Amino acid sequence: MNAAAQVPDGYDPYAFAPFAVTVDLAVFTIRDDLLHVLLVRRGEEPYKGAWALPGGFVLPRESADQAARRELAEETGLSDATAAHLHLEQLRTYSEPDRDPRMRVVSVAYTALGPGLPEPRGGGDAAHAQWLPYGTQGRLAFDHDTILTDAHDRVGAKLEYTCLATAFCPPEFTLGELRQVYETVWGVALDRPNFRRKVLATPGFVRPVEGPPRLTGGRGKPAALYRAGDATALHPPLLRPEGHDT
Amino acid sequence: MNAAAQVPDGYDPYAFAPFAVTVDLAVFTIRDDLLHVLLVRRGEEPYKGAWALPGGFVLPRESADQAARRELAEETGLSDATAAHLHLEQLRTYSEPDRDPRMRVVSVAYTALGPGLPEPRGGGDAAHAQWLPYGTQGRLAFDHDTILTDAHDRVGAKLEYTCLATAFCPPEFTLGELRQVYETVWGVALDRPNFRRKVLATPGFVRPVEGPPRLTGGRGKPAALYRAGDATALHPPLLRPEGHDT
DNA sequence: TCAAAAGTGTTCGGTTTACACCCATGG
DNA sequence: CCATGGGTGTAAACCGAACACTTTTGA
Repeated sequence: MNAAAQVPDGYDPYAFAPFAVTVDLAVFTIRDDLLHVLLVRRGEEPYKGAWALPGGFVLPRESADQAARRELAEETGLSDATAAHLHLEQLRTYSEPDRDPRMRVVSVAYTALGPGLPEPRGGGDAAHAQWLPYGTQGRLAFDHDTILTDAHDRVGAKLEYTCLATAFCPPEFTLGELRQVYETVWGVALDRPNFRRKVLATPGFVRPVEGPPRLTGGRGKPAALYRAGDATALHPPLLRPEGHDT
Repeated sequence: MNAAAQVPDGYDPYAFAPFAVTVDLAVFTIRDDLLHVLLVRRGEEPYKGAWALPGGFVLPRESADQAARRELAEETGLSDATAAHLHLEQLRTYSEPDRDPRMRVVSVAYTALGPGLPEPRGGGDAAHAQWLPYGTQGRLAFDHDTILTDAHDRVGAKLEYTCLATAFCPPEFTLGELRQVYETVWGVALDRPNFRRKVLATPGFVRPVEGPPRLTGGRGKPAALYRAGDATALHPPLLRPEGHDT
């Protein structure tokens, strides 16, 4: 921006929109082969009793990224170690003047992903945080429906052309688990042999773990374990079958 | 966290970070087969004399989108009609605490695209606005180098899997012009016959214009004219050759 | 008649897709 | 020994890269 050009005779922030800046978090995880979102129950008006995305104010000396990371730990009721390892990325900023009826609040929204995360521990701000299967949450407070939809769209799209899927997996995972991520988020079935070849053919997507295979949890042949590789983009992309919408 | 949860006994924005919120614009166009960026010369400290992205404050009753559209007209020195038709989309938000040495400024960055745009007319804030070939701008003020690089990366990537390229073209254009967009932004040469087939095979990418072909401006067979279609995504994507970096 | 750009055709090789089949384990 | 999921093989279909060739214009 060009502050000085518009404020030639002074630089008083209060003469200009004194906005509050917040972060909102769309935290996704996969539990029991279902995509879940972390939501908090609002205890105050407006929207008292409604579900909302976790979030909070950006403090005077921190960036929005830092605020998002902090809120992720503070408000989600996940352990600090757990929260520190989640994949976190900026989604976009929501700034409609009346998105919060109380005052002017500009919110920088983030998407966070993690492997099968535990129930938030009670205590602190997180007392009302809870995982809900995506799609069952009903109407959220403020413009959080829009944010959540945007986040879901973005995640689905990024699975196609990035290695984002590993963010839903524990440090060591099987190709079956990785495939489950795609199938759960996209809601389609993928061909197992072809998926395997595709992933292994992409350099840096996954890296095999030495040692014996792991039990898959039940029946079936034990599967080999992999870790996330160092690649970030997927070339060529792993296109989802059929229509490509949400 | 929730606003109310941290401010149970009041809701005074001044008790929390009184941030200024601005928009910054990375405006791209193609002139003479070269990608150009619109920059303004700073007239005040800090960074006096340096190039910077155009931008300005978000006003109390407008959204960041509206602010970006307004600044596009006000500060770029383009006619209102021209500015109104540019493709405009949010890039991301930059919020490092010290990105502006004077005060806490959170900036929502936008990318704008347009067909071969005219030189900004002098007058008003836009007196110092000017097109520069991308890459020749040197070091920009504030964190605008980062923003500009991010914007360029994003545009290059979106050409692959969206119909964004038509935003660089006039209302009616030839396939040669469309191909020039890709070649200019990506800096690679594309096979003309294959490009043509690819574009025409994507439903909704372009729509043929009835009537006689147009002269290409010089030698060569007159080319058929097309308009942008109603499709927004490109499936399958138009992958750029070779390495996929910037 | 030549250069330049549009437009068409065709070949070749790799990739994706669909599906058959074997392997290892738990019940 | 059967169900279940992991892993390998393979043939057909599809797609994209490369390039030869024709067409239509301006000079």
